[in-house]
Amino acid sequence: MAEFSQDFFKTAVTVDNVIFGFDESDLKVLLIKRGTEPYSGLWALPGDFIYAHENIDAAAARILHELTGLERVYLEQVRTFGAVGRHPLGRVVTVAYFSLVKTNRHDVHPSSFAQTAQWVKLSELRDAALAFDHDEILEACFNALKQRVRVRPIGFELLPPKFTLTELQHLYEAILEAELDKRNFRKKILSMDFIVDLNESQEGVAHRPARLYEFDKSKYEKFVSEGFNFEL
Amino acid sequence: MAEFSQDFFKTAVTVDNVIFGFDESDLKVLLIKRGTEPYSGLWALPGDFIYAHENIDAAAARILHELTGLERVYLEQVRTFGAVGRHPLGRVVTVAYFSLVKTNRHDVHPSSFAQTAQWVKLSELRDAALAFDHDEILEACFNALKQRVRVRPIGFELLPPKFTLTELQHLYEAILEAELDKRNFRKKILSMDFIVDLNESQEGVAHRPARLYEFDKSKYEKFVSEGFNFEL
DNA sequence: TTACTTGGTGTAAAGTATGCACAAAGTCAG
DNA sequence: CTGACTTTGTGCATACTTTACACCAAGTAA
Repeated sequence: MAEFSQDFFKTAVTVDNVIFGFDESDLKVLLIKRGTEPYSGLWALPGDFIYAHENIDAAAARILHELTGLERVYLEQVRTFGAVGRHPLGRVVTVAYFSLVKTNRHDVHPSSFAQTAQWVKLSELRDAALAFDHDEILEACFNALKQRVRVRPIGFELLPPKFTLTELQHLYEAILEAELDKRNFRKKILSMDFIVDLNESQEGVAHRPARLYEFDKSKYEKFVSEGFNFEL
Repeated sequence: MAEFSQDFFKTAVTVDNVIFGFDESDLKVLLIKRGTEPYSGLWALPGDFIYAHENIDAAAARILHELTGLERVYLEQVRTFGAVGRHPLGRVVTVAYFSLVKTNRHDVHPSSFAQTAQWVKLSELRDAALAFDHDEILEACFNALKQRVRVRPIGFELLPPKFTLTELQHLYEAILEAELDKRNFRKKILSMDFIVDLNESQEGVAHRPARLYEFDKSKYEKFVSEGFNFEL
């Protein structure tokens, strides 16, 4: 390495991952209870050091995979946090990601880092003190999700493949923290026509069953390529 | 440091800064010609290693200050790039920022890193091969600017304190890479009323002089707090 | 069969966005 | 000092988008 450099190669880089799920009309985040110092025993975002020969995106995907067994999940980089004192053991800069998963289909596999992993309602976390600066990271990621979801049809990543329009509406309401009008919501969603009606109905509910729909990615791409914009 | 860590503290973290300016209806970027290896002699984004006790935002501000003498400039973090092979001398992760400056009021002070610094038109850079992965970083930052400018009134950071509506329109056209209708643009801008008419006119132009306006930040904040949204 | 719950649907009114063309205010050259 | 030139500044009609709003339909359960 050249003259200038030696002293600079002393930082550790980690990835922290805000894993969002949606269940029973609630947005949730997958947190771990730390099993090692520092902050042992506190709730934290799942994260890890980036390995020497690992790309950053790959590290984020690895963390998610180790914890949930999931692959090919929606993942997006949000921002990097590196305040000087944020980690008690040295200079650690962390790259924050959020990911969107379908909670109900998969269980969670705690790892060495995590004694326990648990889905926690976002609404119950408003004042929670997470380890490190993870409160701040969580907030930044939630804001990023809020913005993103208005402009890309990524909400579907949080729903099962077949869903009702009411479920979809509740999802958007949870993310945007706002109430939406049922008729207007349906009109808008159905007018972009990449949500397809499966001609199937819910079963086992004690009321009129809802129709099931699915998201058709190729129709979405056609919609975009024809110059339309998804906006909610 | 604890058992796990020692091996991980071997990354270098840098900041790279896409400094935008606006001049004669053109968006420009401040580039340096590298005076040291690697990539000596190539054009690159101004950047530097982050010092051991320096916050990331502070490093971005420092780079800008060293190069231009400017302080208190608009700066925004965009994304972190850390592909394994991106730097020939080791693992170097870089945090990309863009900043918005008023070009005409300040000169540029090349530093040890930079033999030469120069404002380059964005339109002349379409295929340019910059050092490292700086082409990719530049593109990401330009896209971030494009998005940001539609939703926050940050364009004014690129204009002198007094400007004409035509100048403002040209700025938006350069950033959005689209033509805008004069009447509609004026109507929209003036309807949010945080652009104030100074009752002064341009001087020294060979045609009907335009009125001068300024951006009133406190009026903008009032506008926002009343629940309105800047959108262009 | 009745009560209960959630699903599914249309219209009118208000607001926003778009497209478009011409007179006004100054400079400059002859 | 007049006419040519350049850029400024302005308004209206139309299409489109957004909003607000209430009732019947389809199923289950008692």
